[in-house]
Amino acid sequence: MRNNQELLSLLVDMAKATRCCQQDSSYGEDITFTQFYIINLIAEQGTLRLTDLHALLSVEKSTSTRLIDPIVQRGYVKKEKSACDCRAIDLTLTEKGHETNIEHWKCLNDFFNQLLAEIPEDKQEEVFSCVVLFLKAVKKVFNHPGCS
Amino acid sequence: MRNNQELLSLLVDMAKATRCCQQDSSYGEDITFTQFYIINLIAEQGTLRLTDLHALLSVEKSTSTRLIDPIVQRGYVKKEKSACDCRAIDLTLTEKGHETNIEHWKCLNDFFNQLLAEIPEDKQEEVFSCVVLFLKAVKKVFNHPGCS
DNA sequence: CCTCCATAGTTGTATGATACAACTATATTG
DNA sequence: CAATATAGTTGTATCATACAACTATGGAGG
Repeated sequence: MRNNQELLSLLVDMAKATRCCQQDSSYGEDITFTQFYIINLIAEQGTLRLTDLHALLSVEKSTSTRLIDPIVQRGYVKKEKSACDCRAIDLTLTEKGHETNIEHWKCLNDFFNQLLAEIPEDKQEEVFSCVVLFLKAVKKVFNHPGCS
Repeated sequence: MRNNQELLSLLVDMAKATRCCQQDSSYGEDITFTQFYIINLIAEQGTLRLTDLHALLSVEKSTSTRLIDPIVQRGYVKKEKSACDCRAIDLTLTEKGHETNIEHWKCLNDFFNQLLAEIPEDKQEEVFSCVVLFLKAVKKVFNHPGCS
């Protein structure tokens, strides 16, 4: 069994890895990791309601407003009032947004290939399911009333 | 094999988990996760050179200066010029800092117990070693010249 | 048809983490 | 001693983020 110092280090390392992802520019110099992820989400779904973005990113609604702002300004994403509900905002990709998505996926694929290369092939499946399990556990505990 | 959409989701989930850790107040209302970690590090080592902190946190030196600032202000940590090198700063815990460390470890232990409870006992060892492996892989790729 | 409440988004304001560059002060080495 | 390297601080800027107050719109019940 692990002791709790090791677990704390694990959380800190996770924070570091996250920081690396968010600061790296594999997904482009012009947009951040989160912004790329948003573009990717819109690309997947065609149209994305801003409300749904709050949920997908697990952030406060004002945060999603502000996250999309730069990519709207820079012409990656189009923001339109929904036809069926005037309060709502529908997000779609511009041509530039589509190109960017494809372009950055190339870089991301390279990144993932390198990542996989660091993990023995016969362990990859195990590693990923374990990481998923771990992240789910963390998430679940934070939803519990717990110590906080 | 996983497809890369799943891998991307994994990274995003990792970022969410990190955010949870950093916003949660299990380790106290008065200090942040990183600040608690710093206090814990000083407690472990007795005295910590500020330079060493840059490395332990993997941050720029100006960042560590600013991270310790609030906990120095609030009287958890004492900042003193090193006797042997006048340029250097030695960090030590105050009495309050020690108490805080012990207090917050109680909360953190609870948190880890809850976390472990979410993972079947016979899988815990596997899960943690896989997460470690994964984080190491991420770290290693970012050190490579790679796509960025 | 109103009224009341709920929902979608925006804006003001504040905080934390972070980097880079320029700077000061001190140590070390040739 | 001079030149260079190291430790830390400060100015400045950016991103992510939350909460609260606000506007505008939609829906449900009388």
